[in-house]
Amino acid sequence: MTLTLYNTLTRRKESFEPLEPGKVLMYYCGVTVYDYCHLGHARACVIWDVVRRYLRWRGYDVRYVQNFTDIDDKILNRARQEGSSMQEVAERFIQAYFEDMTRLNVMEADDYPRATHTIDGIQRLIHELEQKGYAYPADGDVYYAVRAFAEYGKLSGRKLEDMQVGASGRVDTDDPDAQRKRDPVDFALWKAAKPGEPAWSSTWGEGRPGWHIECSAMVRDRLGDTIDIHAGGNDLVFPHHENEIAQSEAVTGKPLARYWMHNGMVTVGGEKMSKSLGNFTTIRQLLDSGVEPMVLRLFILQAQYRKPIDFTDEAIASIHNGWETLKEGLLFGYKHGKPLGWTDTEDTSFGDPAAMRISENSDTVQRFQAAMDDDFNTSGGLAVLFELAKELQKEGNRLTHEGKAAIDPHTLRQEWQTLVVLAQVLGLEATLAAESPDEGTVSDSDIEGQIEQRRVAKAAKNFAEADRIRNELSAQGIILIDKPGGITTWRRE
RNA sequence: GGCGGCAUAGCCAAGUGGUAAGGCAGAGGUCUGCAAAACCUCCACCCCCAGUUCGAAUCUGGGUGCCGCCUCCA
Repeated sequence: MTLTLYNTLTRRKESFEPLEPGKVLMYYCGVTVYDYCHLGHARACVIWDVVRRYLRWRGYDVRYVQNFTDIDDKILNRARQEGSSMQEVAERFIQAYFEDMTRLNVMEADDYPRATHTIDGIQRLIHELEQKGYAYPADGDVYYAVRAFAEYGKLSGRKLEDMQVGASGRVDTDDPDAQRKRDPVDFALWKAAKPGEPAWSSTWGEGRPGWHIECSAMVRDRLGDTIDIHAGGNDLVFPHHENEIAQSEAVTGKPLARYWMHNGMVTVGGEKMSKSLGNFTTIRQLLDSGVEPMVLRLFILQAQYRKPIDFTDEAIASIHNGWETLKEGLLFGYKHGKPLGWTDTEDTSFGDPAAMRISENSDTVQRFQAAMDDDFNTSGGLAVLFELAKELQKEGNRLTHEGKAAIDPHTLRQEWQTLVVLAQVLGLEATLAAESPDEGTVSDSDIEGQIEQRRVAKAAKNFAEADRIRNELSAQGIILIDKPGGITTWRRE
């Protein structure tokens, strides 16, 4: 089977062939660090994390680089408001970024270049663009001459003559800065420093990089002239990625990336979640409100990555119930392995997907792979996980309620391991610790005593008393399970 | 105005020519003193119209609606 993915550049699905067999160079256009990440960022980060995990699982050696844009007007504004510095603001939100991503189980990148650490590379690139006639200085600024790059527009599929400058209502064509451009479509590579702003010295004077150039420089610096996958949100296709192509390819004469992948937006009431609309929920707001990180991950992965997903409380509640099922399946080995006679449940490697050997030719794994090979169809992949989890949940319940399963321990072991391994490819993990009950409320012996009292009440047909005891325990998070034969077991919620 | 995308059950969502995965919610049943839990079963002809085809959710043409981008954005 071959992995196919949708390439924004060609507007179709293509089979994936990296530049160097077995190796993948991947760059994800990360965040501008001027505030906490919201659910839109979460989606992008989780999706590219899954793409990366899946490529690894498929046997590729993936080098994954993600940048931080730490020079930007918005960071400066924030610093000004707070009376702090750009660096202080950037550091704080980079720190917050890592905290959020750790909770979401997003793997660390191999490298996190920052714009402020790449000033040399940025300046070199601008010089080369100048020498080749793609850039021109103007009063301390340097601009990219868009019309000099014949292929401009190839990624976003637009022609210069069709573009309506200012159509988004965000470009003030009367802005004095814009007057320095030879052409309204040109964009800044280097901006002359305004008083009080952080600045780096250069042959054009004191200044700082424009928005797009840092990515061109960082990719070249850390990964080379041509990479395999360049990823980001679809709101970056134009102008950001279009401009990156113009900058990089004008200098190197080589394709910047073989495959351009873009994720769809998170919407709220059908509208894009964004800072400017003010309709955003930050990752930490959501997680701190009690939503499990894996629920957010599932919410993101239930849809195809290129389509928009609408964020609602109902959606999260629905996913929460789904996650409970998946979690039951993932914890199956911990809860039922010993009674099933598995002998290694005390081993330190027990439950570690890295130590599990599963049959890659099984129908289940093949179906998972077929779905994921088709442009990372995580929804199809999840269907496979749910089938496994449902069956394990069912067998687990049989073990709890009837004392025996309908499937032999060896097969259950295979199914459980397959589930754990495939879930891991999607970054979905459950731990017993997360399930640990609140201790100290009611003691086990206390519960057993109450159950005995209820048994006596039931035997005397005093059902009001029996129900009272059940309700009282229920209020304390103790669930009673009446089994055939008058036996009652219990568990903590 | 230009470019691009989407439209499948109450909700979310796969499926791109052979008769609709999966999740959530819901219904019926078994069990139970009742309940809960558990288990079993059920639950769509795919926005509209016209074509192509033996056959279309899937292809073509035309509509309708929604969304994104057009230099802040993941």
